[in-house]
Amino acid sequence: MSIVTRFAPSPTGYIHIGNVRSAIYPYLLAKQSDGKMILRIEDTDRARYVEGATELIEDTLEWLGLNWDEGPIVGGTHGPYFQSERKNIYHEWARKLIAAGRAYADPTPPEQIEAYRKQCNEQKVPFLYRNFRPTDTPEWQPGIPLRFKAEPKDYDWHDEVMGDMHSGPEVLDDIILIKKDGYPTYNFAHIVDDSEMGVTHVMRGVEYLSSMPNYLALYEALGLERPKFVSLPHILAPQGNKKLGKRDGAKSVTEYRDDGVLAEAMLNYLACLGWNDGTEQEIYTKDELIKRFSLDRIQNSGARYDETKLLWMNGQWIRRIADEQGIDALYARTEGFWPQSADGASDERKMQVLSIIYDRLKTLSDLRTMTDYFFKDPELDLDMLIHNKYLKKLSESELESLLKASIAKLSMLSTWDADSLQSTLNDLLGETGKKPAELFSLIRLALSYAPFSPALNLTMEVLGKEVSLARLNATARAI
RNA sequence: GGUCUCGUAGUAUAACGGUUAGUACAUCGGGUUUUCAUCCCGACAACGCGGGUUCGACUCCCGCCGAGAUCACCA
Repeated sequence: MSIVTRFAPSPTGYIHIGNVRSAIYPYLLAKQSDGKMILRIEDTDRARYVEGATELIEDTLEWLGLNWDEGPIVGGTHGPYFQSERKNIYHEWARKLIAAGRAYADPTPPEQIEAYRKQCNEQKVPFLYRNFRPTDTPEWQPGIPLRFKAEPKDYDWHDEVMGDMHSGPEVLDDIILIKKDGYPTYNFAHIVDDSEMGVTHVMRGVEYLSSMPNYLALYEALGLERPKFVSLPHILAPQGNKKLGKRDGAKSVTEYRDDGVLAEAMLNYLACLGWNDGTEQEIYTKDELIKRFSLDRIQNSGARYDETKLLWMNGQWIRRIADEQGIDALYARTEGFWPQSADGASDERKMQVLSIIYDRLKTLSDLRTMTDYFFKDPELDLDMLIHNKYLKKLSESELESLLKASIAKLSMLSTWDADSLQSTLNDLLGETGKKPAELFSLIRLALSYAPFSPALNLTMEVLGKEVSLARLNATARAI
């Protein structure tokens, strides 16, 4: 039997890092066995529906490379894939339940239900609706909610992550199947859909674990076969012990894309948050994840989200792509991340800059702040020069003569490449008798006025002879 | 409150009865003739508590404590 998984978000907003994992794991599981992943949009709550949220979800999945085999856009043989379009299917199943005496229309007004609940709270007994089941129930018709008629009993089941589970009769209740607006509740709809769509592995957050007995009762009453259940532990917010949510500032997944995080790094980090293959490997490609993934190695406790590690991993991926696929492969990802000053620069030029700066990037957007001086002359900041840790011991006239000596020597250089520059720089060191920290800091700052930059010879090579000398002269004049 | 789940360094994790409890991020120190980073080397740092079982327990059992989830006409 081949594996069918699904990702079934409700279109209420963007997907954030706290909840993408329930898309990643189903994808990995399906792909590793040549199965399929279905995308189903659970839009039965019309009040919370957000226009455009479906597109946001699709965009996120596409960016991460989590391609679904059935669902919106791609279609499939089990559609429709929007629950709002499957109303008649739910109603059909609901009628079977009514016919079997396992569901009833509930005319009880909400205020009355609220009163029951309050009464139970005051008496400190658990509120179970089945204890207040109405005696005469009308025929089910639009405008009246439909409830399940629970039969209290024990249930045993296996959860692929949590292990063998058991529940007593006290947790079974008459849950609502169809709301008064005619739309099904999640509790009912997902069971019908998963079954109709042939889903073999139901993966979702642990928050659904406590509802499992009611779902099991429903599978039974509906005469449906149970799929395998996989409860995914929460991702915790950086602070506190709460599950990571939007109010903890959980950013949307695509926001990281806009901040220069690579999809590879994002997928890698998230997949390994709460899962490992038992080896000490840290960096995984998508294909490796697909190959190595296994349900039994999903952690059963919550994992805290650590952005620092994500960024570290992103740096690893930036270097990996450049080193393994070439600098042009990395360059292809950098569009939109360059400083404004690079607007008119050629691809060749930008790629040159990238090739000497990429090993300092944590995110692609670092390019914006780290490469400005390659594309336009920096503003002279003599204070930065004079107060520099290594230069503050030197007098201004010393700085000036040092600069002049450097200019004289460098301007004689006929081949302006990294190696020649390095040996010229070394000669200069000998002639002036200065420490590398002093001479090099001076030249580096005069060229860039940036807090940091690549190796001096590489910076000069990319800057070119003319620009380099002009900048040194500008500083020499200003001192 | 009822029911359920979880508990190894600051963080993510390895270990599946016998190890000086391993690795990575972070932090701190050092090296790679300037800076920042990469890379390399090193340091700091953990089995929640208490009982059992056992020759031996992070590992198995029980209790406690702590954390979380859930008790909607939301998903």
